[in-house]
Amino acid sequence: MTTARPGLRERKKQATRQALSDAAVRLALERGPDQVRVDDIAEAAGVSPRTYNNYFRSREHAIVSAVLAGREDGIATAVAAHPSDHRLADVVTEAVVEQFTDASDQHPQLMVMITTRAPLREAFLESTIDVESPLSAALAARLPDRAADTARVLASSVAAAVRVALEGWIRPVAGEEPARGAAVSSLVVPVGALADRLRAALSVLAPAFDAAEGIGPR
Amino acid sequence: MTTARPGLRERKKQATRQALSDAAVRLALERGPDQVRVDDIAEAAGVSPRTYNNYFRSREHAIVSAVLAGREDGIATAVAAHPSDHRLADVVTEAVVEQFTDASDQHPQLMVMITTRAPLREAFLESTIDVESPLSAALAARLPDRAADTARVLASSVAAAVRVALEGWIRPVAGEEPARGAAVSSLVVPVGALADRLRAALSVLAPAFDAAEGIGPR
DNA sequence: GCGCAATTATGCGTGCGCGCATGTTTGTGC
DNA sequence: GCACAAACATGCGCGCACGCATAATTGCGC
Repeated sequence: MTTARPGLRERKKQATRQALSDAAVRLALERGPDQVRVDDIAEAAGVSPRTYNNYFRSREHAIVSAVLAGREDGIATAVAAHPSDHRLADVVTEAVVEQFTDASDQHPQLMVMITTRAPLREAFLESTIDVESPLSAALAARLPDRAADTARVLASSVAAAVRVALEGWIRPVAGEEPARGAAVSSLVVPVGALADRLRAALSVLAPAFDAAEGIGPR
Repeated sequence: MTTARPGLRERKKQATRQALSDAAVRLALERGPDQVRVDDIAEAAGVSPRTYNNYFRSREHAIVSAVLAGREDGIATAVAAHPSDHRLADVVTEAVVEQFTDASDQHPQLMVMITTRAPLREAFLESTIDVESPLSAALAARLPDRAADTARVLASSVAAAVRVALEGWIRPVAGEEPARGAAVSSLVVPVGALADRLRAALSVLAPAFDAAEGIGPR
């Protein structure tokens, strides 16, 4: 049940994207993110440096993308797929939590690196915006009147809440900043705490979801 | 009734910042934002190009700052100053609306330029993040238990909602993109619509504010 | 006033993001 | 198949953001 036919062109594009992202991650983990030049990444992926910039706006985004790729749709489809006899707020919360725990589960060292380097942190937080569009669509489908504007506000608020949770989670971890050039050192990232923070942050928005759903206050 | 003493040093800093921002705006309005080099701005402000970058991360931020400078604190102090027998949601909403109508009131042509040029739009939207910190502090002061985490989530959600409203307001205006190099042409910006959009977007979050305040549900 | 510490301004060098022009590949109608 | 259009890859060039090292400026204690 693959999604119809991506077409050869599209598949090649994704392959290139993947290759670039993988190369960026590998090199960054090996020698530290500051010692990776764009040319290195491009060469490792077998494309020209200029082409690299057609896929990613910055080195940081290429690295972060390895962790976040597909997460947006993961959240959106989880929301869309869930039975409608649950509170929307809960459905969204669990979808978000799952995607993030899952992410930091599959790339533990990468997560350490991202959380300990300022530019990567920024790119990571910045990427939370990417959920907005798919999530907004999924939400609209489950709202009375398919209220598009309301859905947009809720979606972007979710992204904002996620950002807050991530910031709060990252800060404690970032005890000391590693030297400018240095590969990643092992360090325990408390994933469990992230889930709690996400839930706490999103719970603040729950009343807004309830109201939008038409569930009365309380 | 100036706030204590900023100190000479601090005043000079602000003066430089102001000079840079003013120069950036003036040149951008005169010859179009694409025809303004960083060196021009620095020269017009009487500082070195390198110094310019100690104040603004990009050309765009220098321009946008002229409109947004102080707005963050404006919103925050408005929230802090308001009598506490109003719904927090209403107080915040009106504070936001006032600051934005006021802003586009004082710099009409600048607003046209910002809304019609993609890079400036982005910088403008990006700058909504700056309200978060002061607003968060102001909100915390008015929440039961001074719940800092809740305040942060609410503040960033407000910023997000504002972003959505601005995006929705900008899109209709941006009918056709001006040529790459061109000074600003006159064009009517429907400010009233912005206020409505802001109110609509923020009303979605109102239930969350009520709940955080302890009113509303039960 | 005077000198010392902290802050700020400046110069220089490097890597980068991206617009533009051009060659190359992929998809489509006949 | 074949030609034609659309999408993509690449090379080149220009500003630009920013780290680092250094000089100038400011503030403070005495």
